[in-house]
Amino acid sequence: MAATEISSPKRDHLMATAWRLFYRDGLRVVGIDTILAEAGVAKMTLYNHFASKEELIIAILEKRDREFRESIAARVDAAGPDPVARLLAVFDWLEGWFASEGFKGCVFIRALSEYPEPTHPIHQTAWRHKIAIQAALTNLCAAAGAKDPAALANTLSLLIDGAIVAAHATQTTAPAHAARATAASLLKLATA
Amino acid sequence: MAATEISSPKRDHLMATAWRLFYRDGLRVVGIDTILAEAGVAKMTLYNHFASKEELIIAILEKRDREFRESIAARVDAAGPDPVARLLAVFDWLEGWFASEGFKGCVFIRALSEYPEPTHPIHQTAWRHKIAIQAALTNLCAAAGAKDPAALANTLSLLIDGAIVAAHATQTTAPAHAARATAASLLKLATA
DNA sequence: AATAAAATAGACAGGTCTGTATATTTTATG
DNA sequence: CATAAAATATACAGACCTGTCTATTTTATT
Repeated sequence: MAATEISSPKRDHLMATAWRLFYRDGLRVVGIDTILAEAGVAKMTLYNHFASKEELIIAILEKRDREFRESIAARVDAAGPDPVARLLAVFDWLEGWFASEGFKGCVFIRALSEYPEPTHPIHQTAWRHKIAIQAALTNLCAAAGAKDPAALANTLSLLIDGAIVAAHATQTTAPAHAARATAASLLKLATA
Repeated sequence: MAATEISSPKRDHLMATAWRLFYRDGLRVVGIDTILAEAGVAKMTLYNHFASKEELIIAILEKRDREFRESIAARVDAAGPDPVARLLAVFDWLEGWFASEGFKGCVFIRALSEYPEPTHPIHQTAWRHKIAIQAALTNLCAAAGAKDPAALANTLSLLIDGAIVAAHATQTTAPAHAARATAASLLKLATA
């Protein structure tokens, strides 16, 4: 039976359990059996929903991509109408993320690292997320009056990814502040 | 017999082979047997030189750390006496690295991702490298007249790590240019 | 040449991994 | 209730993993 993509309780539960373990310990190091034992689900159930571990990982990454972007968008909207505040809200969101319990970096950056071959489906799925984030940033930069919004968004993306890695290793929120301050400076330069 | 740290031809050869495979495919996915087969060395020889795979990885990371910093320092010195040129030379070095054959990102960032637990010896070894790079950047920023060289170096580190991840995924040198231009702008701001 | 050190092959332990097969039981749905 | 779908337990294949052990051979050093 081919793997379905339709949502179902078992499928959702498997994805939630797998996500937790993958994020905590790593994509390669967590085995199918561990996920099944933790979820209390039979092996064939997993393989009826997902053709392979790779497909499970990709499904999780795509789900996290949606959730991530929705979460950021909510924070941006909560910042009100001022376009500068909206852009900087992204960095406030970052700070909250860095401070969250069990923060261990960005699963997408980690996926890029764990599957370093650029042609690998998991690598490509992870990078698509970064592209999508950058597109959202471009809109915010444009609204804030940046002369070259795509270029600024690109630079801010570098800053954000660097901050994520630093926050992961140091387990502090300081990188969010540094990135935020730099973003504010760069935005000022880009609109002057 | 305890693992020695003294350099020897076999030890060096093992480290070179392991480095190549680890960088190409990943730390966790490359097994001891694969390294041995590729190096043409007996298993007991490896385990006489290294107590474990973990120790082998750490030895390689520490070696790469030294080589990395020496390579950057050489490029900086080749840039001459102008302190601004010296700082920006780091980004030229980045560009050359991104363009190199088989570039797959930074093994230290990848190690942070593959061993996401901050207390893990490999994670900590990888982060020490980033700290060391930041210290060198601080010196360059100070020489270039930055008012808060440590803060600027910290920000440039974020930029650099973000650029490395982006260059890895896109397989282009563009992130080096973006980072370089941003670094020049930030330096100007920090010295004004 | 004699001795000590290093490296070798190969088997082995005990565990892990992904994915498949089978036969049974539970759960939905008409 | 009857039928179909989903999920179950369990075993299995075949490969991989790290690290150890032993007995032998090669390489250095004196």
